[in-house]
Amino acid sequence: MANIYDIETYEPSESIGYLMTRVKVEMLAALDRELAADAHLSALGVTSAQFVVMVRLVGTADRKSASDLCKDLSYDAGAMTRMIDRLEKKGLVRRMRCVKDRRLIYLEATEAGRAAYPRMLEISVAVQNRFLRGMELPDARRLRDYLTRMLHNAG
Amino acid sequence: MANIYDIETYEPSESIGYLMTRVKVEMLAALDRELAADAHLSALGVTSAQFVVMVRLVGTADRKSASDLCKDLSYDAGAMTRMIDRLEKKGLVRRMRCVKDRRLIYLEATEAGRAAYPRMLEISVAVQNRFLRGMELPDARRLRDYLTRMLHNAG
DNA sequence: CTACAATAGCGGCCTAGGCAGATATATGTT
DNA sequence: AACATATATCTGCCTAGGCCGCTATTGTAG
Repeated sequence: MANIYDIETYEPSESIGYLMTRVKVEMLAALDRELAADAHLSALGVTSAQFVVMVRLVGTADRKSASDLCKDLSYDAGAMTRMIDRLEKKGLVRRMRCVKDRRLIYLEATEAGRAAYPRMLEISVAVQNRFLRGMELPDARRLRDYLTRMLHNAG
Repeated sequence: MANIYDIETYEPSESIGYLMTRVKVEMLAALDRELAADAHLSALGVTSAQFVVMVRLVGTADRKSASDLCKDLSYDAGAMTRMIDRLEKKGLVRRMRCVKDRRLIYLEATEAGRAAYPRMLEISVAVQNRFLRGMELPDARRLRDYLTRMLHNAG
């Protein structure tokens, strides 16, 4: 299995790591801008990071604990505690102690959280579609598969 | 030109934005770990963010000002000032006021910076190759082209 | 059952990026 | 020349993530 890069011919500006870091920054910055600009959402002051948590709570099927979210999102546990504090303060999320395993805190979107979600999702989808402009569906699938493989290679 | 995602069928865990964010986090975390673990570099305490700046100074041809780096790296100007402070303190980088335009600060790697660079680059290339394991060169090129296009779409 | 390890969440501390405002320099206009 | 505007850098302030240690709870080995 051949290596992709070797030191002699390595071109920093064309490397996957460099490009991916920049695309990620630009994509989240765009999402932050558009969440902040939205008439309804601006009152909540939802950030891209907070939106990503909401997606895991509203947009996926199974019930999630705080540590589930940390694993899902490659996110620090201490930071997650404070993230949930913020979402709870905004009334978007509720903490619920699990009775079967009292170490766990299950998280649940409130009514307000579920109500705000569709608009957030709409903005997020629009931003991603904009970044993918000029690609066809097979391209997007390939890109997704590449990223999935890379995530798997992270171990 | 068709949109890639629509709200009804959107799968958060398979979205490009989600995957890319996670891959980026994991890749930089791996780079940080291995920079910190290296016998020679650990004394310098070089982080992945600092390495990325060094790449722009040593690994690319033309002379760079602080604001060039900000543009290159989608990086805040205030944060860049402090980043350069840190690199200067470690003796890896030198500030040089431009005489033709005295607003500009040109940046230059010191001898120590150039000496430490090859090992950093080696580690970075190894990390990226590991994340790309299982891909052939055409795959990597396609991935690079996708990312380049997305960066261009950011505007 | 007891002792020890593992896991979940929380809080303190440190670091670092984003933003706004200030200063110095350069450029363009009248 | 005088003035306004734009750019580059720096600084202070705020926010937020990473790391480490703490406590509570659960799981496991003896």
